[in-house]
Amino acid sequence: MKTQTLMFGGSSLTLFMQPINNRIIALVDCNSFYVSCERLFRPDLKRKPVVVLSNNDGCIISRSTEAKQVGIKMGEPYFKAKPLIDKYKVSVFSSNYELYGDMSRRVMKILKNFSPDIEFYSIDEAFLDLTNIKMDNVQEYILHIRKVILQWTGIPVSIGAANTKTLAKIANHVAKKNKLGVEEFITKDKNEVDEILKTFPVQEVWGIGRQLSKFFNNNNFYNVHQLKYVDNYWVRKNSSVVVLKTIHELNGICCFPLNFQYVARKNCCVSRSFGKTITDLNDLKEAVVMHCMTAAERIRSEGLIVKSVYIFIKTSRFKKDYVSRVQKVDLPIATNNTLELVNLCAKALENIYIKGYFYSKAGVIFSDLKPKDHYEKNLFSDQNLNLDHLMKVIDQTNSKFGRGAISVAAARLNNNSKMNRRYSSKIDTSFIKLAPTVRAY
DNA sequence: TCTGGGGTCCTAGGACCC
DNA sequence: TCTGGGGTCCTAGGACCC
Repeated sequence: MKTQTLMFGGSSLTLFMQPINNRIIALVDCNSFYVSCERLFRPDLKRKPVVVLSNNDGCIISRSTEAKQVGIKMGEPYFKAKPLIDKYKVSVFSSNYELYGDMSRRVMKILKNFSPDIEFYSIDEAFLDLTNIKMDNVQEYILHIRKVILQWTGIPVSIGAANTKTLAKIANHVAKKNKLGVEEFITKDKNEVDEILKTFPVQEVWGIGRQLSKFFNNNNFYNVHQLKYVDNYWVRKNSSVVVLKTIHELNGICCFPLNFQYVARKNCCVSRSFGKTITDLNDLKEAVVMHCMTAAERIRSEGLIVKSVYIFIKTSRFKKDYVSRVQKVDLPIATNNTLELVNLCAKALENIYIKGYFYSKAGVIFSDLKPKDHYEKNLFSDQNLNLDHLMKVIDQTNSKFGRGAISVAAARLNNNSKMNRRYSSKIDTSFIKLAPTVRAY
């Protein structure tokens, strides 16, 4: 791997870069993924406006093309979009993550057949390294991938190919707009790609969000082509190293390599907004304990233990007198034991709870996660063996009989902290009882 | 009335040490 | 009266992503 060192006065910056290369990186992105999943079981909604709501039926998080066309915005609160939804008879679904998770696994499994070098980037996106794949024609190959995914899962995808991740993202944007659903910058010449970049505003670049695009606009950079040829020293002086890397990527120099390995996460956050606001300490405790149990189960399933825990409660940030209370607790010995963690969270909650506020959200964050064998054995390790065994039994029972089959007494979920999920399709393709019924006459 | 959840990385600033 | 300088580590907050 080559390096480049930039000098700024007395300081220097070394970038580890792969040279301009013949790498082929394809970004596969499922179109309106959650909507597409819901449509699988509602073929009558093809070519109709459809949206999927976030947890608690709060915001719009997925829109069909038709829903976009009638002016429904991404991230908009449901109640604000309601007039448009009624006017255009838009179908609405509460989010159903069991279904989306299962469909995602199916898509990813198929993609892996097309290249073993794959980075699972998000629930609906993956980067494929096609550099070493034997093929006659990139365009035909990615068209073929698209066709197979659609045929085997029913999910439409867009594919963009280029020699860096950032350019593959842009190619993917182009693919989303064209009929084929694929776009490649590999065989196009530099001028042709530059012409395309001129048509993209800076905020469409991966890594350039709202604040950075404001910054660039203020400095008279409006499209990606201008961004590509910006002076590197000026960027480093006035912005961050990540932006500099992004600009290198636009120039075909790989600064964000693909991650093929599973990387253990560093944090685990479980939090929910309540269906209705909560004032009572015991109601809050039930919610916090539930979230703590979920988080503990999650990290156990990944073979991790936690060293510090954050517990937080907050009122609605859209109301006056917004209150956010948080406590961090460091554990003397890292653990993934539910009983221990639940006690700790309940105590911490008592410390931060103030009477008289209308709380709208509670959660826990397990941070500083480490693999189970990271810390050396200590005096108490052997005593923990029984508890480890107990946790294993609980996890196995819950996985067999459904979540919450065994739980701690404090976690009884009352109606106060329940989530709104009014428009759920209730389909779970990984759970036979919730599979849809088909009648043949 | 009703505004999601879960991640990552970077940076600035404070505490602390020699 | 004058009150160093440079390093590390930690943390909170910001920005970004899906």
